Amino acid sequence: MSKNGKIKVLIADDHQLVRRGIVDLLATADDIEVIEEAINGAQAAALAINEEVDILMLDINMPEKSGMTVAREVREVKPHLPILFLSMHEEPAYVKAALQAGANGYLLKNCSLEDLLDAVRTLYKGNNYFSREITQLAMEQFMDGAKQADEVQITAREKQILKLILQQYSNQEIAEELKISVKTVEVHKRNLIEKTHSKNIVGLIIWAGNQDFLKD
Amino acid sequence: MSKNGKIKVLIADDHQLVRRGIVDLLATADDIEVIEEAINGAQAAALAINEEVDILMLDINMPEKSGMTVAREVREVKPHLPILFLSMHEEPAYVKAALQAGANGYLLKNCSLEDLLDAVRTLYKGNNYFSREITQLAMEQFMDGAKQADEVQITAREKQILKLILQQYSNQEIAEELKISVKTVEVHKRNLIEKTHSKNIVGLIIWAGNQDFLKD
DNA sequence: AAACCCCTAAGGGAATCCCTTAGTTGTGTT
DNA sequence: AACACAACTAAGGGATTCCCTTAGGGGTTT
Repeated sequence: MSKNGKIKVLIADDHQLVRRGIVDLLATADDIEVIEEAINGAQAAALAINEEVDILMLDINMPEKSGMTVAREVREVKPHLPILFLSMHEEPAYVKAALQAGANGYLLKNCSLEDLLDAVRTLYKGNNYFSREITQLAMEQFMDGAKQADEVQITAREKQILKLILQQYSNQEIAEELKISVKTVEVHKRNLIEKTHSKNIVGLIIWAGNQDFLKD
Repeated sequence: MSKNGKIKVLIADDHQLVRRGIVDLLATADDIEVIEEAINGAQAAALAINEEVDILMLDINMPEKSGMTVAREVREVKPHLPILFLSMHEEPAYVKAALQAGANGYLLKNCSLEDLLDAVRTLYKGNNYFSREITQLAMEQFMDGAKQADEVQITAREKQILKLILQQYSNQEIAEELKISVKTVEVHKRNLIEKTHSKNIVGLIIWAGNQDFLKD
C-alpha cells in the first residue's frame, strides 16, 4: 500500500474508453487509486513487475501480449500480486485459461460498478473474486463435470493433424506432410471427432474455433 | 436539438463500464448531453424511435437485438437520424454490415477521446465520420476491390443449407429436411465452398465462423 | 507380466466429394 | 414476345473420405 493508504491499481486495457470508465469509477472510491495505465500486454507486464502495485487489472484481449501471457510472466516474478481479469467473454475456455494463468478474479465487462469495487477490495484482502455468471458457470461445470470428467485431452499428434486440417489440407496431403499412411490420418481424424463429441468434421472445426491452444 | 441547445445523444451498449466511460467523456463537452442509455438492442430501438434524439450511438454486439438490427429498424422510422457505431471489430465484414445497415459513422472502441467528440459533432452536422483505421481499410478494399469485386453473395437457399451444415446435419439429413435430392444438396454445398474460395468444407466452416448474418 | 494409451495401418462398404451435363422456373432486358 | 441470366433442381460416375473392425509395436503404469 502507498503512503496515503490507498489500494494501488494498475489497469491494462487497449480500449481507451474502457480504461476511462474504470478510472473514473475507481476515482469515486477514496480507498483506491489508479497509479498506472497500460495500453498493451508488453507494457502491462513491464509496469506490473517494475512498479509498486497492489492490484493488476488485466484485459484478456490485448495487442503485443495477451492478458494470459502477461499474467504468467508477472506470476513468476511476483507470485502474490492479485490479478483481476476483465473480459467480455464468459465462455468456459477463456475462464479456464485465465485460472490456469493464475487469476485471482474474473469479471465480465458488463458487471455492475459495485461489483468492480467489491472485486478490487476483495482481491486486496488476498481473496478471490468471481462474478455471479462465472461462479454459476463453474458450478454447472462442476455438477455435470463430476459425471463427464470431460475436458477433451488432445495428443500432440492429434493437435498437429488438427492444425493441418484447419489449413484445409486433404487426408492425402496430411499423410504426405507427416509421412504416414492416409489410413492413419483417417484414424486420427476420427478420434478427434469422437473426442470432441462431434458428429462430423463440421463439429470438430467449430470446436476448434473455440479453443485457444491452437492460436499460439 | 433540445431547449438548452445541446446535441442529444442516446447510448446503447451492454457494457456498463463502456457506457460509463462515454457518458463521463461526453459530459466534459458543453455542447453535448447524454439523454438516454440503453443496455440492449430492443431497448435501444424503442428509445431511438420514441424519444427525441439527435445521435444514436450503437454497440454492435448486444443482447436481444444486434446493433445492425437496431439500425435497420430505426432507419425505417427515422431515416435521417445519424447512427454512430462503436465497435471493437475492425474486420471488413463488420464494417460492411454496419454500412449496409445505414451507419453514418463507425468508431473503434480504442479510438481517442477527441475522435469520439469529433464524431458526434460531425454526425450532428449531417456528415459521416469514420475512424482512421476504417478509412484505411476502405481505401485498401477499394484499391484491390476494383480487381476482385468480391463480396461473396449467398442465396437464401444456400444460407438455409449452410445453417444446417453448421448444425452437423449430413447431406442426407439436409435432403430430408428440405425435401430435395441428396445430389442437390451436394451442389449447394459445392457452390458454397467455391463462392467462399474454400478448398473444402473446413474452409467453409471457418468462413462461416467469421460471418455475422448467421448469428441472427 | 498385465493393463493401458498412443501411434501406426489395412480391409471394405457407405457416404461424400468433385466434375460434367441439363431441365425448370422466375426475373429482368431488349 | 423473345432472350439472357441467375437460382434451384437433379443425375452419372470416378475419386476421396467416412466409418467400423481388427491388429501390431512401443511406451508407461500398476
